[in-house]
Amino acid sequence: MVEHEDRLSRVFSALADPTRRDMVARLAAGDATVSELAAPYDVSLQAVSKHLKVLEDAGLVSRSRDAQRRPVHLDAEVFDLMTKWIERYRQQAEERYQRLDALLDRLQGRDNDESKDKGAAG
Amino acid sequence: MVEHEDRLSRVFSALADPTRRDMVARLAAGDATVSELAAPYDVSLQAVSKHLKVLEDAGLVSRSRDAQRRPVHLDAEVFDLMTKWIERYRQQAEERYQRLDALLDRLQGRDNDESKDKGAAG
DNA sequence: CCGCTACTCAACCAAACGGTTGACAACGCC
DNA sequence: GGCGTTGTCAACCGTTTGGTTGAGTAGCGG
Repeated sequence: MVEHEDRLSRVFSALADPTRRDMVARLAAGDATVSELAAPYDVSLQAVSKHLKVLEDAGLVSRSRDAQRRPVHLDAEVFDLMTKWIERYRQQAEERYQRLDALLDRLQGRDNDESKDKGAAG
Repeated sequence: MVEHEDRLSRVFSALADPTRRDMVARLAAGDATVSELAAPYDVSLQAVSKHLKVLEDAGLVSRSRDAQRRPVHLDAEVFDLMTKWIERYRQQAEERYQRLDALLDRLQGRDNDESKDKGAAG
């Protein structure tokens, strides 16, 4: 897998880690510096810095500069990319399910003579 | 990380792979067997089988039995889990953004005397 | 300018991931 | 009952990931 081929993969991959998800959750409440973000976790600052790089590469956060500090900001737009992907296939799956449901209804309506007797088959 | 600690991590992680996302996309159109799913990809059947295990462990698909075949079915409910997580923090981030926006508006309204003259500072 | 604070870069390591091949289990069919 | 089909399990392998430590950079404050 040479590298992550597309944005969507990077986003999903970034959010697959509970620490990173927690960071995103906290950043939703407001920007924070690297040390502030690192505080609650029992890992080195370098590890947190790496996590932030992953989030940044995924386009989920951006970092600016304030003296020595690097305030981290959540870019919520990328969420749309995921939501769209998810919704698309969920809807498709649901529609299919409903069509199947409707079909079963019709079959039952048409052949309810048989279904009454042998409906438990399969 | 020993193992994936929670469901959400497994789901995001499962969808971080483009092949698995493609499988989900195709399964949204209808159930399929392992070989059917494997056909378009240039990997072994075993690799596809592994991918399906990942999707199954994440609760994204379920597998039944039909003779030698193992039809794979998409379980779209898990999508809700993701959507809820995403929407929660996106909304939070957006609300924060709007509050900030409103605050800036108010500040501008109050001090527009100064901002007219020295607004280009920085 | 020196030192402290805040953070990043580089090298390294163990574990997990995605792929392979080989063996084998489950089932329908002749 | 043996054979082909369909799929899984196991062992192995190279790359990626998430963590570590050590060194270095950037900027403020005395």
